[in-house]
Amino acid sequence: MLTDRQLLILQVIIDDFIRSGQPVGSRTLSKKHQIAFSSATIRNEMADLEELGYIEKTHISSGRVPSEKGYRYYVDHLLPPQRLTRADIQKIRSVFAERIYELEKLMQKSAQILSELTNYTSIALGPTFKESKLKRMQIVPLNEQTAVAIVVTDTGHVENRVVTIPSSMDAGDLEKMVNIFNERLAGVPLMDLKEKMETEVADVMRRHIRNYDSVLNTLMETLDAPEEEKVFFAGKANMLNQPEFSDIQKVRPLLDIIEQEKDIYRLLRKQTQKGVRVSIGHENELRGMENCSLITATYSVGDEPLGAIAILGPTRMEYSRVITVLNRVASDLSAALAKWYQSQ
Amino acid sequence: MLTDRQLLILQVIIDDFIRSGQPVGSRTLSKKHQIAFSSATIRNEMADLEELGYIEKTHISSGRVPSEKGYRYYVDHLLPPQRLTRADIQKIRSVFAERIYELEKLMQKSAQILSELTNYTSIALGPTFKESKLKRMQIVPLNEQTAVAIVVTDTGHVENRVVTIPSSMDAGDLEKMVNIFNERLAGVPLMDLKEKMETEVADVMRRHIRNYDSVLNTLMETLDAPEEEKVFFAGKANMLNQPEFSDIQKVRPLLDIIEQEKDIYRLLRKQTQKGVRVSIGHENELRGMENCSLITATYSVGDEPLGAIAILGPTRMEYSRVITVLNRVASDLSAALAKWYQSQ
DNA sequence: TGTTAGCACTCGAACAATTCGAGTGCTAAA
DNA sequence: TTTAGCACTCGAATTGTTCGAGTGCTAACA
Repeated sequence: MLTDRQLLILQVIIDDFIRSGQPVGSRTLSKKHQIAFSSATIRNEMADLEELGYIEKTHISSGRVPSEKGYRYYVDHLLPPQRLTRADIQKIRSVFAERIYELEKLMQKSAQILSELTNYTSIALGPTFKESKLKRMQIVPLNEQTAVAIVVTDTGHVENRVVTIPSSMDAGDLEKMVNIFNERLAGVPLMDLKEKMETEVADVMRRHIRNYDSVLNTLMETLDAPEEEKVFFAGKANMLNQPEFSDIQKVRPLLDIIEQEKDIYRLLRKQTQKGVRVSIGHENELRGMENCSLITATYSVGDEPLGAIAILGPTRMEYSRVITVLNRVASDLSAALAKWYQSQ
Repeated sequence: MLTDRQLLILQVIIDDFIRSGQPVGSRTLSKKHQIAFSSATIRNEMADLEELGYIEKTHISSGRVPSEKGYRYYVDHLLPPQRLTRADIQKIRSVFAERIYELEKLMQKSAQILSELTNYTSIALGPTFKESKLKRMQIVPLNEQTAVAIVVTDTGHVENRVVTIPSSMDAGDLEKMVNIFNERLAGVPLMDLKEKMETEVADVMRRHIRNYDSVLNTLMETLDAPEEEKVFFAGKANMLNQPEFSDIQKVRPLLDIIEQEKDIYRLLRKQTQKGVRVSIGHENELRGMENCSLITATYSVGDEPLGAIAILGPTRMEYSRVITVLNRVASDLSAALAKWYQSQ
């Protein structure tokens, strides 16, 4: 559909615009060494490209800037190859070299290195622990009415919540109950825990524990709203570096979205297909992200994508570099997690 | 030192400037109903106030704005009384009305209500749990080399960390150790835990556990770096509402400080004397906060200040309102915590 | 002696006019 | 098909002008 020359011009326009942030004119283009024809020729081609919707003018006699369609084409077909420097690779590696004790730290660090290497805002989502399995449950009474319920997963993750104990239960009952849980439910995925608690163990419980059902309800609630996994951000303030956001009015909605965390969390959680995905401008569903692109990559252990890492920046983003960095971090992170899970 | 009339003028200037953000001129002032003298008189007084350092001009023929010294005087002596509306009081109360299950949620909510009522950025620091006491320790083995160490405090707080188990220990040893810990150390303040582990229980342990000292080391490290307590922010983006920060260059350092969290954390942690404290502009030690005021209040149970809540805003801040709101939230929070601790 | 009216002066903000340069589209010649 | 040339457009930057809100100072007044 597009001629080779048009492709070349489109690519050079976008590359240049990404670098400079300024609309690109025909004369500027004609001076590039990759381009051998005159500015007039380029003007003709640009007129065609504009008609096709790949580029736009900011005003009637301005140079051209890429449209969202242009970026989309660029991302899908024109990405210039990009290699990381040794130093970059080293930096990434060093993040994952240390022995990991805490998953959260690891995710935080991943986000940090991402924003450091790209100068954009980065986001990292920890692995869902819905899929992780129950290792041990523990209930520590604090006083007559309350206790802390603690759930340890096979991945070493700990969840805890304060629960109210029905007055009909005493410490002995509590202990008995916990023991039965641990005997019968160890190894069960957290996802299925609720169901199994209702079906498999309910009978035994009712035999041993007075008033099991009321406790069950409390516990269910606890397990049902498993603290949403944390989202880790880094380089939030990097958003302000971008000249397109030099106007406070334009950053405000963005920072609101970021501060809210919830929307971004859902967005990333949806990302389950393997690999890198790019959402440009209005392709993003969230209002306030019209001028942004979000690039996400999943990390996985074995075949199963566990979570996502992402970069948020202006549509005029260094796609090539970001994708390369993201891929690298995702794969190093996957490797690190594989080691981690394998050791469990 | 200052005459009554000067005080009046100073107060009205500051009140007006806080409201409008615009330099206040003599004519504007003379039109206020509280002020009965002519603009020329006011000009004379303002010249004096300026010479004394309480107000400043932004340029040679501009109205006056308060200097930091002026704000300081205002905060110390001229604060107009301020009462909360019923609705505000109600809002605050409703935050603390619900049954609290998690301290962190409570702090988060406190921060939220603060920023909601003031439209500034708010910060809440949870109670140190160094002072809380050990309720139960638990070690859950994940595999041969690693385990999760869990510490539950009497306040229902749970800390956990993944630790490496020396190969010389087996499951039995582990259990024995944990039992001894729980027998001997329950009720010990976390602060003293390390010491007691070295002194009181070491002997018993060495008798029962092979290789106690190497385990001890690992555990010590774990307990020694008790996850810094979290700082809760709310309304970060409110900073951008302030006209004095309409220039991105000026907000940038501020947002950096906020994103970093660490500096702010330390600043608040230092705040141990009871009551409200106001730091204006350069009184703040952190670079980047020259144009800000930080108002902190402590909350306490009994006589002991446990933590702090704070509002961060421009020096041109609604001091009176903020202090009133802060006091109210602090006292309601204190009451809520008292109930909470009492029930333990 | 303290207060005020009046006056000359200053400065920033807002606006209009002008220039400059980078860009365009179109036409005609190579 | 390509390109040189030309007329035209528009935004950004610069300059000048006006306007209003402010000042300090002086002289008159109570």
